Amino acid sequence: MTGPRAVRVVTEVAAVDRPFDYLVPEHLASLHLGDRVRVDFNHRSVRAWVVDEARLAPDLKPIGKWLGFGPPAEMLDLLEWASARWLAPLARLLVSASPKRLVTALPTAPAKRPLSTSITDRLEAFEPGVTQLAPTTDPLGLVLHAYETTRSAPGSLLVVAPTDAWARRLRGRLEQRGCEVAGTDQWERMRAQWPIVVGARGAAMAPVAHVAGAVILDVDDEALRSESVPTWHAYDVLVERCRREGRPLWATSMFPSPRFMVGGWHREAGLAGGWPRLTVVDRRGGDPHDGLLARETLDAVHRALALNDPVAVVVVHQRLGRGRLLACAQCHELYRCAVCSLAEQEADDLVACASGHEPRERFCRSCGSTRVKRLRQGVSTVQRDLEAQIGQPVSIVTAADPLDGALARVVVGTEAVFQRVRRTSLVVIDDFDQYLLAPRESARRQAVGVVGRAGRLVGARRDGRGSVVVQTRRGQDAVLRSLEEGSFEQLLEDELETARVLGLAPFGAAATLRGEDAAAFAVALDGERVRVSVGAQGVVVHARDIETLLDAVNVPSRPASVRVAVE
DNA sequence: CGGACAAGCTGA
DNA sequence: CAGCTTGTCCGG
Repeated sequence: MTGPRAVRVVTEVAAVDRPFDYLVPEHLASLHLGDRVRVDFNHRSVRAWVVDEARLAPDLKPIGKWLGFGPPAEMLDLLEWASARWLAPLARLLVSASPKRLVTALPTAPAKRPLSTSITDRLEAFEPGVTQLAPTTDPLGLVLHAYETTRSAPGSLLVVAPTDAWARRLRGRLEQRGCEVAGTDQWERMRAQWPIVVGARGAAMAPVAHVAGAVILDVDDEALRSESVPTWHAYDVLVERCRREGRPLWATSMFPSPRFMVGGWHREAGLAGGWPRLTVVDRRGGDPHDGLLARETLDAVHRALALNDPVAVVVVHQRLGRGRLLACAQCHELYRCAVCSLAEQEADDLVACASGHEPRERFCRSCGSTRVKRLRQGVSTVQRDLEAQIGQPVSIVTAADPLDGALARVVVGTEAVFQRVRRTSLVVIDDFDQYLLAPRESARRQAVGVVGRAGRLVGARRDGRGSVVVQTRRGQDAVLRSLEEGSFEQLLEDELETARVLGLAPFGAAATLRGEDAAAFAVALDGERVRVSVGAQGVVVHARDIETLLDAVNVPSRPASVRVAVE
């Protein structure tokens, strides 16, 4: 016999970011924390989650109805932590750990089976933490190692990959080796504590009561951060989940950003050989009439077409940002700001950089010519140019136009081609400078990252199968040198120093504020504890650490219209 | 968020 | 001053 019971409830109405108490009617006595219910809320009927027990009070309304399972009770604390960490209503995070459609019954999870003995994959003894892996190194051995070493622990092994496509492939391979895997589209299985959960970033929020351990691949990939507020990052969520349960976390990165370099990280042996063979084509000396591909690049294309990969050549034509690059029509020197060396854009009759340094007249610093060439074209223009230059049909692959049918032997596209094409002989990055010159702190890492992802299509240099060609007007860039040599120590050191100087993670914390009143609100915060700067992407608040940042930003005076993206 | 209710605005 | 718009409050 139990007496009357009251519970605390969070409604789906995210704008009302506050719990309310309700009476548990007798027929719902077995209601669990995390469950989804329907309640009468201010003359409306809304869906809600049970998040806590509550004190009985005289005028509580009863819970209307049990709707189904929600996140496991053991996970509620984590969701509250994430809600505070990314300044988001708890309802938003409850949604991310809840099924899309109501679930009213759960299957029984299978036992964790040992790996089938026929597998020949090397189980490498990876230490938990961040491991720098060459892009072409198959992380399956690491995942299997993680599974074997955590198999005796209760809970699921969470495995997170940056893209759905990667996660699906990995899942298939794990199943072949006798693992019982739940995908993130199988909420019931996750909730039933399946032995392994594999998915894109959503798998970090898998509704499992316990984690046995976690693996996160390509931890530097931007896709691992939720793009809309709350901008939670799969890595941070996994770190917290594993910390709470004292379980190991393995992360891989081809080029760890500073925030992953703290507390020790390790390198795979023979890292350099696992990077692709890279050819740098400096266009400054080239014939201006060559067209999109330089003579040297075109030769490489024809050599690749003579090999037998069905897709022989992939041309990556990423359009980062909206700005175009300007170059001198005469000597091809790029228009760059004399102060910050960012690419300059046309502004009326003048040219100016994105950081707001003094605009200047339009003339080439190198040869004085006033004629400019606007580089950067759309993918369809590039396709036409390529067909003319190569004399073969060229297919287009972009995120908006993924093209399901057969591809031509030459493919051009944005970085979305990496999801669509798995293998090729040659990857050409037709305009590498927009990576090198992108007006953001992460530009160099993105430049390294795109070559690494290209490498996954052409294979490692030690295998000598294919290669990557980058066209540039910056022959002597440090990033290019590192990529050519496959050695990144100095570049990693530089990244760390930049982060130190700019006060970025791990040396500081930042949040971007957006919305109508963001600027006015943020400027009022500027002071000893936080620094505020107004940039192109919005208002950025910097602080010494994340706690100081949250303290400063999370105040009642913040207008509801201001959206905070914690980096 | 969205209903309730109050205070402000307008018109013939 | 009825009828409508706009603003502020508050939910268990």
